Amino acid sequence: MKISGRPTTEGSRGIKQKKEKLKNFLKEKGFKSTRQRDLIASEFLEMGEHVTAEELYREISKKYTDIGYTTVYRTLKLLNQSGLAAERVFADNLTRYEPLSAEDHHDHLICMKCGSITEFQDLRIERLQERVADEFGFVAVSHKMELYGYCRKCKDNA
Amino acid sequence: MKISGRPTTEGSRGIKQKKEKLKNFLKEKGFKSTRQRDLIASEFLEMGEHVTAEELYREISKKYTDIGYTTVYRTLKLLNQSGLAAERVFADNLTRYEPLSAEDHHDHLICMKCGSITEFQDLRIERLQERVADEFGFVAVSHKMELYGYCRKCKDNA
DNA sequence: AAGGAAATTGAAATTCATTTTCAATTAGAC
DNA sequence: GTCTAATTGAAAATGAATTTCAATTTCCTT
Ligand SMILES: [Mn+2]
Ligand SMILES: [Mn+2]
Ligand SMILES: [Zn+2]
Ligand SMILES: [Zn+2]
Repeated sequence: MKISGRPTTEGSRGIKQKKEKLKNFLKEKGFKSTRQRDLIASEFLEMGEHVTAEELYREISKKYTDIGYTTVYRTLKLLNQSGLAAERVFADNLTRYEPLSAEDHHDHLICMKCGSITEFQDLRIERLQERVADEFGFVAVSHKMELYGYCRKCKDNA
Repeated sequence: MKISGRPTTEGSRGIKQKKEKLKNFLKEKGFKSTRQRDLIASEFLEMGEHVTAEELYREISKKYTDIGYTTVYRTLKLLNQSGLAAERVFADNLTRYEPLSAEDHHDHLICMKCGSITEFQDLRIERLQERVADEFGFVAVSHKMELYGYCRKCKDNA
């Protein structure tokens, strides 16, 4: 097991690379690069993890009053399609997005009191999952694994 | 790993026991036993696995035209509270219910083509999950693990 | 066996995130 | 610059989940 030591805000190097990747994706697909998409992608990549469209929209609205909710929503879908963002739905049934690099896969520990989200990666579990699938003749494409409970802070003063 | 060899329809013995348990639960909580709750519980326990409120309602409507959707919905919530049903939300974001015995825990393989759901139980994975939680000082209360992909039937003629 | 308080029911209305619609605007190829 | 197709943002639509409310039913008390 390994902590996904991801920095809360990515270095601006990583962001630039990713915005480049987005541009390529758009061009490939015959989509257009727009001021809105650029600003939304920047804000998203800077904000970091597990944000809802609504949260990202509110943040962006502070700086740019002319960007609509719908465009934020649609841009997150695009970021997801391009592989730059992962879509996650936890127990509260809200769709959240987080920046994602090509290789990086991880799962989540979710605190039922404070809502904090911790990421982890465990290769042994991943291997066992693959074996379970095999035994059923099942070809696994993706999985979802979330542990719900109380984080270090919350379990004490619960 | 072990297949959860659960029969599609429970023996009527198990159903009677469970309906007894529901009655006790209702009495404990100061709730009332009604014709509707009784019929909905029976139908649910007979139908078996992973049904939505809508599906269960449609089935019940065939026999009893006077039972409303709302009551089905509310009764499923009650069955969940009483521990007789588990609430599940898979990738399609619909809330499903399945009969559940106290001890029985399992996770799911979900076919992205035909929608079939296979149940499995893997103690090695469960133990590793507990270890992951421990390493983060996290107290795990429950978890969700779903493998998405293609079942034996679908992977071939995909 | 009534009586009556409290819970339940079912239809309809509401909520709320998400998704679609559409007329006006914009990007970018030529 | 011109033109076409894509994009935008406000508003409307969607759809499952939940709440409301008046009528009905349960079941505890007499
Ligand atoms: Mn994450
Ligand atoms: Mn199941
Ligand atoms: Zn916490
Ligand atoms: Zn299948």
